[in-house]
Amino acid sequence: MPDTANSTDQFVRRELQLERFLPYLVNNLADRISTGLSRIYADEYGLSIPEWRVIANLAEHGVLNAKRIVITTGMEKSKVSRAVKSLTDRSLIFQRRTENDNRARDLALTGTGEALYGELVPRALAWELQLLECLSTGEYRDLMHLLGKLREQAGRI
Amino acid sequence: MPDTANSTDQFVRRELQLERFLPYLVNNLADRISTGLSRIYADEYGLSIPEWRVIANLAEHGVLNAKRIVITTGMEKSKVSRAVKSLTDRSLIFQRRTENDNRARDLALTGTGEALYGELVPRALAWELQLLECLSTGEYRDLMHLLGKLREQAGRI
DNA sequence: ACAAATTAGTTGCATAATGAACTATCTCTG
DNA sequence: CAGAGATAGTTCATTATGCAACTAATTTGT
Repeated sequence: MPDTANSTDQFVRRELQLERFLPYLVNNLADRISTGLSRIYADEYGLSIPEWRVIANLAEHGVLNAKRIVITTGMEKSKVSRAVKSLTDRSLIFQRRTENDNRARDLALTGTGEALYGELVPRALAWELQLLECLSTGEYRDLMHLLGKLREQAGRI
Repeated sequence: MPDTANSTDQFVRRELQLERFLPYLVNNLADRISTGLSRIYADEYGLSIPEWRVIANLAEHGVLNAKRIVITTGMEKSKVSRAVKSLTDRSLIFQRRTENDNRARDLALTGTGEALYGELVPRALAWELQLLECLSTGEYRDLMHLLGKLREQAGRI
């Protein structure tokens, strides 16, 4: 319960400063980051954010169905559905029957998909590193910690 | 230059973990925050994010023209233009001639706009405070500091 | 002073995001 | 085992976005 946020001492401030308003700051940062990173995966590889996320999840966790991707990423299921369709059409992932359930399908990267992922990862990490260059090791640790806490709290509200 | 990011010791990691990938984390958090806050300004007041931002800027800085809002918020000028049109149509802001420049127009909140803002602010701040409840005063200070640094760096890249 | 370049803001268009409604399959309960 | 409800995934209709092209007004350089 920070008293320095938009509050003074123990009294909540009645004014709002956009430059100190967390939702604004986080949104703004997310925007800049998306725009920057999209120069890699969108411009050079023709991937949308949802597509990239589906690929990253499959690369990281192996075989998954769409529902699981929805749960772990928090994306809309329609978003995932479209991404899956598009990636399948481009043969970056493939689908196969799930045992005991004909509604769902198992998804996995194809060879091409894995190759693309293998190309993309170092570039994405390099970009992230460039961004993180402005932080010390300690600051980075703090950041991860804070983001984790906020994410959890935002999920609760 | 943190060595704990997606790197180990001084060597950059070759794998990517989405859960530790800053762009993913920030985007995800921004998403959750937007969704939560929009329950206030969208559902209850019928405002879009751009509209809300225009209002907040005018409330904070008084008379502004669209260009200035574009600069200070980093929004697309078409986004601002549309928000301004919609807010004018709803009589939440008004436009008047700018002295010495017939291209631009000065924008300001109407009484209704100010009233709406006055209603909205306490609720927005209350929501922010709920989110910040998970942080100590020190953590909040750190967060603001880190977000500032990252924002600047993201602008450079 | 006047053509060229800038600037403020708008609009058109193609693409993307969103949420609700829908299909098909599966599970649970009596 | 039938029917109600839940679940996986798709699609439709509406709205939002981003970019570039455009208008109109202003500034600059010569």
